[in-house]
Amino acid sequence: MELRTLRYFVAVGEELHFGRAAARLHMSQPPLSRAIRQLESELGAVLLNRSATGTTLTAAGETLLTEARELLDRAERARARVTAAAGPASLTVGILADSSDLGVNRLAAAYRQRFPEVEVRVRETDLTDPTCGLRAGLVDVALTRGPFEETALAVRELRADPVGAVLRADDPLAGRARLRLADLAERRWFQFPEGTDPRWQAYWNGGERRQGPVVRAVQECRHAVLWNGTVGMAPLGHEPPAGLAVVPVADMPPSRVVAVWNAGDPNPLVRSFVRTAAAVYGA
Amino acid sequence: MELRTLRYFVAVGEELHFGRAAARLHMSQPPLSRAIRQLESELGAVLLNRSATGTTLTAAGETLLTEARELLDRAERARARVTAAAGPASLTVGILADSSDLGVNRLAAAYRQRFPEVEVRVRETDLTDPTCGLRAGLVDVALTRGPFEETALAVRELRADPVGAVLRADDPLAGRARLRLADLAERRWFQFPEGTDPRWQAYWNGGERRQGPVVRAVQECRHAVLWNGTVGMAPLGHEPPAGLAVVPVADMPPSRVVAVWNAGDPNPLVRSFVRTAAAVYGA
DNA sequence: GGCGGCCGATACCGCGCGGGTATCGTTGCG
DNA sequence: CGCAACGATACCCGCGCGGTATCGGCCGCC
Repeated sequence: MELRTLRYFVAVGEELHFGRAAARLHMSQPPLSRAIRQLESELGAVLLNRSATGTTLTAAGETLLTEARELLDRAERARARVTAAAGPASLTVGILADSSDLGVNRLAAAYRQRFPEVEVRVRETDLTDPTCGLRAGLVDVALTRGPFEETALAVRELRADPVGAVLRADDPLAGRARLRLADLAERRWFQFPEGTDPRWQAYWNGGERRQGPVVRAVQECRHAVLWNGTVGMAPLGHEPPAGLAVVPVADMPPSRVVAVWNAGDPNPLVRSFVRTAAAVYGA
Repeated sequence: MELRTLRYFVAVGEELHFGRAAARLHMSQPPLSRAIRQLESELGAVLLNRSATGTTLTAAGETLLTEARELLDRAERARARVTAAAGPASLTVGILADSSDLGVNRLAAAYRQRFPEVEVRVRETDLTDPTCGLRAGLVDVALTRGPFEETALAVRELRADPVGAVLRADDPLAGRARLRLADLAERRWFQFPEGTDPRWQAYWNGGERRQGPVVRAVQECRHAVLWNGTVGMAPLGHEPPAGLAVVPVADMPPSRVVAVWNAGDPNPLVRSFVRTAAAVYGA
């Protein structure tokens, strides 16, 4: 007799209809029927009278319905008391500046709903540190992109985006449907500052050493493309800014959106944040 | 936050030692550690301070310990109320007479412990009906052996015993380590009365039509062997009665110990009995 | 009275989770 | 300094849960 099963039973007992109860529970009808049957066999009592005309509660079912409501209510209050006893909590999340397209909004909403009492601080960082200050202890968890040096970090992949070249809209290559890295070999690519994670730098340069202006933020990248004809890589999937075009590059490996935290961080909020992120992203 | 997890946490919170708590829960330490970690991440609070010197509860852990005890206690009382509301319950179990070796004793103990308020009636039947009166409604569930006509019956196999020939101890074949059915072709085999399930009859006759005295009970079989030199098949695995020998027969398929009930029987006690039986027999 | 539609049950499948064993890292102690 | 204790981690496997497809039985309707 687990709380999950009791939630199922309460839904059925209130709806008196397996199909509607299943819909309310966001599941399909057969596993719900099976769960109720198992509950009956575990308790050794018939809880529901099934018939084509309608489902009704037995005496035992009535009893369990009130008991289950009580139990679930108590459980919810127990959870509230525990989080209250844990004292004020906060979590600092690092994200790459301007990466508003990462679904951070949905994630923030889901997390705040799940842990309303946690103060979530968001720290945006420029492109010089893909881990957003994780190693320096500036953030508890980072929502960012790979790749980077992963030593002592724990990584959970959330999504993978195809990557394209950012070009001026009037660039001769901007009209092409697909490009290869070789098409861009002669261009200047924007570079990240000295000390930037080498794997990160190499990835966004298409695996080669390149020449080009140093940039620290997404805006700077755009400006470099617009004014200097520099090229660079960017994930696909959102509308390019006016005057720019993003053309898929076939031989760029996809860009991995990841959650990262310090391996062994004892803070349970970090784990719960990553779990929520994985759920929101469907990973 | 499920009740199972709370049971785990109570064990750890009381023992303040993962290894001992795991032993108390009859499980190993790693999954217990993991479950507690998941609980912490679900609640968003650290419950335990781990250190090599000892494990202690945090404030949140103290709170959860009392709350969890309370919840588990309430859950147990809810279960009791539900079974009380279901009214008096009884279950009639059919077994083959003289088959005391089937492990029925352990099963009865396990079931009574699980459902103390259920009156379990046991009905022993002779060898003429392998389903022990299940079809006639004389029993709710039968603990018996196959094979038999299974239409409209649900069957769960619990064990399979090798089968041997029952011979007088002074029979020339009694000293052999193994026999084949051909060795017994010329003997008289005991027969079951007219109307006995044909698959049952055929199985215990080694698949052939035979001649021999009609018997209805295990005792009669033994007498027929002792006094008339009749042969017959019996499951191995227990000491043969004085004066008799049981020699394995290579080409007899094993005898299946099964639980049987009427398919679609709505009585949840039947399902729970079968589940208990499967657990006791390790099936 | 036969037929279609509704509803719960059944059959079957794939995957994730909960359990296992083996091993590691840290810490405290002889 | 090595060892023992203890919790964490890594990895594997089997079962349970949730899914889809389908059945069966009981209604109402024409």
